[in-house]
Amino acid sequence: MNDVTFADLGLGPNVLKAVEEAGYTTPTPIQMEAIPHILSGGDVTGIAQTGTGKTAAFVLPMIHRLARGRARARMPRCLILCPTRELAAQVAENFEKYGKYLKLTMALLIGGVSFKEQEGLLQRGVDVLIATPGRLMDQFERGKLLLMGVDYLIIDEADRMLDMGFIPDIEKIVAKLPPKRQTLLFSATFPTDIQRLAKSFQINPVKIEVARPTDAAKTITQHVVHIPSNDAKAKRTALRRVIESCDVKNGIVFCNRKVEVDIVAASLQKHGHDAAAIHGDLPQAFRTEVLQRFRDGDLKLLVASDVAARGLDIPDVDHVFNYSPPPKDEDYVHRIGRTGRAGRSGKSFTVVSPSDEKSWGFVLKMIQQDVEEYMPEGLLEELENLPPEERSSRGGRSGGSSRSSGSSSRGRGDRPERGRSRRSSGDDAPKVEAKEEAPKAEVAEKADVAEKPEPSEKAERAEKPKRQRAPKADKSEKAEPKEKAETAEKPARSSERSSRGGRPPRDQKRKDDDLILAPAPERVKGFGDDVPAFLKR
DNA sequence: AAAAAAG
Repeated sequence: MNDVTFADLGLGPNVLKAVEEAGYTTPTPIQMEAIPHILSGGDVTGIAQTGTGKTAAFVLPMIHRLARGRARARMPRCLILCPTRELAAQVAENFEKYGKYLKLTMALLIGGVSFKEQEGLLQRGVDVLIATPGRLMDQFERGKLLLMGVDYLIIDEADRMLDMGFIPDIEKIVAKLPPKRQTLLFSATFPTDIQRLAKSFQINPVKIEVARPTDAAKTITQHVVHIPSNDAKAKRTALRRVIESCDVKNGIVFCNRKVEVDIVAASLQKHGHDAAAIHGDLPQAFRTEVLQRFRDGDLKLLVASDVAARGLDIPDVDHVFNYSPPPKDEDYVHRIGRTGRAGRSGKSFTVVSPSDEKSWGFVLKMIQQDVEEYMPEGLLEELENLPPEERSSRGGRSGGSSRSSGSSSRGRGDRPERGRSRRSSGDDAPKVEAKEEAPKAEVAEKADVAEKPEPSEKAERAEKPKRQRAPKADKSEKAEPKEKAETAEKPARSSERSSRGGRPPRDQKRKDDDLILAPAPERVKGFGDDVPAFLKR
């Protein structure tokens, strides 16, 4: 279409080389517009969804601009704020990938990982600080961090920050920054709250909006599976049959609740599927690893809460399954937008039980589209013969105890990190192989085994649901030489502290090779696109 | 009727 290349945008040779090696030649629209502006020092407000190449649109020019100059102790030069840990880690990966020919130092400041290492990096000084708000504030308040040296501020996924209630934190943080700085703000949508934010944080920003109507929408074929029962087991059966009726290479199963994620993942595993769970109550190291395996193609089904609905760049997802429609209709497009990316085709399937009809109705209303009805062969018959079990959602009988088990667990066991380290010795032992079996074990019985949970069983269940286990130790390779530390902080190493005493820190399988992790196979032409047209209605 | 993020 256009002949513009990355080289035309004013990026330096070192950056270009890394881009080329990553397999990219043609900038996406947002990159084409944003990069020159950013290089010239101006503020940019970018309205773009993930998958439009937004991340590289700021990472590339930032690397270029940071190439000159040096970081001072505790004074990062560039601050990037992200709503979730995974997104922050993803941005960090981009800096590594494209900054490999430049000596930029970087720290990833996210929760769920040890303070110590982060402190060390901060103390030495970093060029780039990528953070989620909570941990950033924490470190700042401990005095480990000075923000008056920040020349560049980037707020990523601003609208999601808003949803998550981070805006007050953001404002607090920005107040500590020097007024003379370059500020880039990215958001998928541009509601008035975000406009206000842009106005107060930025100076004469250039507004870049990439709408990618039509084309993406048709790369996703949507399906809905209406089932007659609200029974949880029926839903899982339906989900499973739907999955089995598809030729899935790589799929994400979205659930609305964290417990559901655990249960559904356990259920799928129990039925022989290669599945693992990811949600915010799981230990960070586990989250990191599961995601990495999924990206590497070592995991077929990612069972996820909406932590994974937005922003994560996972190439090559060919199927998205919704165990239920999302409670907020707009999350639907984010979920299904995980597939059909970069011009590839994708399919989505949403299981809708009678009690889901209402939320499904909202979804239909918002997408203003027809969605194809789908029903795997023999599913209805199977469901009819299914012995009823738990009343899936609402009301129901004396389910009081079983229900409350979920919430009570939330009260205390909720801190995965802590829980993990507390019992670390116990956890460390059996791990190696039990890894992905871990979180499942607890929910397993809840999942599909418990036909009719007995009171006693319920009771005991009530006190364990939360004890997720840590990811496997994996003595695969430990290494992690000191010099590595100054290049970058990897999410992978999140769990080092957990190991008690003599054990080598657990480590992810990947650490150095994550530079290559973004499978750059056929994506030679752009960074992908996505987001159906109806998103911006 | 959810999730996420600090401990």
